[in-house]
Amino acid sequence: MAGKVEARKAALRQKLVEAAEIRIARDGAGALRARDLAHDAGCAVGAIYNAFDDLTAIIMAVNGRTFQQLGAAVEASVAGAEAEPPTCRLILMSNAYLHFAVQNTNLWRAMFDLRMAAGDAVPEWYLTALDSLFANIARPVGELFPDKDAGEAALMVRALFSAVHGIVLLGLEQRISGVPPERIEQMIAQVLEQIGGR
Amino acid sequence: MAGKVEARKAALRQKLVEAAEIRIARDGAGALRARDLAHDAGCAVGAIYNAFDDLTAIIMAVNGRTFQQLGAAVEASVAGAEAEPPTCRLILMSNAYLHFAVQNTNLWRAMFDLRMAAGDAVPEWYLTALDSLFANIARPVGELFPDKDAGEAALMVRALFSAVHGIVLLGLEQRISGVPPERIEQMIAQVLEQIGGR
DNA sequence: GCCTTTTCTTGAACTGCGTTCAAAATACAG
DNA sequence: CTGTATTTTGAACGCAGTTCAAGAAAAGGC
Repeated sequence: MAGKVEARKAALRQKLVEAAEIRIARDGAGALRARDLAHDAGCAVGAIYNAFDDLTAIIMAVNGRTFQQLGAAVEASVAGAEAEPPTCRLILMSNAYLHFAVQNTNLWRAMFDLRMAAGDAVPEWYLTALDSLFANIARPVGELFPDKDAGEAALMVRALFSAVHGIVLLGLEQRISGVPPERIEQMIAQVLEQIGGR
Repeated sequence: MAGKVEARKAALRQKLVEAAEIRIARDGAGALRARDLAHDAGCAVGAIYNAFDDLTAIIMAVNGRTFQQLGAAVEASVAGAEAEPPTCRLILMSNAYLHFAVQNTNLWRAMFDLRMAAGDAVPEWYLTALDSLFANIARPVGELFPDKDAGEAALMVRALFSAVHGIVLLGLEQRISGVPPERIEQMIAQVLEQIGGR
């Protein structure tokens, strides 16, 4: 019965990640407790550390799933809109990003809250997911700025993503923006329309 | 000798905030320890809780100082540049913001990392400092968009601040940007020049 | 099938932290 | 100077992540 151990371990990993996702979505990553997680997954606290290095690793696993969903949501927002002008597509993607953040606030926050421990290697799935997200932004940006070389365009892609991220981030933070959520969409559109040359 | 108690308490408060500022600047707010702080300030751990409600309150006090410095740095960056075109002044302020964040990364992060506990009242100094920061941004924005009404202009001010904040935030986060710090200035300039209509 | 070895699971114990609290020290009023 | 009020103290509390020795389960050889 070789491999049964592997299967058990994999099953436990999955149960832990699922339980963690539910808890993070409901209470935020900061409220995740090892003992709660063990209870949810039906194992002892110690078993967690057989399946994962530490709690942070579980949050990272959840972040991986979240990032996949976020990428899919952004991509879906411009599927079939290839004929629209580039500025419009940028706005569509940004709104998809905003709505994902609004509807999955705790999961979305967990992706950015996690201080990468001791600057160790960024996981490979992270860079992959990020690249495919950037690739979606790169298409309209390439159309808007056909004169820019690859390096400048890549910089602009990251700048636009960061700018929209900043608007969403501070927009959801009540204390800073003091702006009602429905206005955030307006802020994004104003900025992107200006950049797109109206 | 009435008031001597007050003076001692105030002195302790100040020593605690100073010690906390040094530690946060060096190790980040997450590494702040009550026992270290008590040692630095030359008091017992319990005394901290006589001067402040909890550690979070001390971090907030440090954030207040940081915010003051940040505001001063931004304001100084456009002092005497009133004759420059508005886009240029926006870039000057943004670069000042970037450089402050680069040179005081941990203190700057502490201002945004702190999850406002239980959505209780935002401190008054916070809103004041934020308003005066926004007022600086509002001047060039008003020149760039004279047609916008007050509400739209205020939205644009917040959107621009958030956008620049996002570019700085993710730019300093190595894992996301993959962009060398000297390029961040370029990203900001590209975006703001586009918005300002070149 | 049975014994040996390896591997996994368990939950009590360890460690580190913010915070509290009863006792001692200090400051103040009359 | 004496009694009361306030502050200071640091040991103790509660709660978390993580570890670890002991027991349970699986794997492998015969």
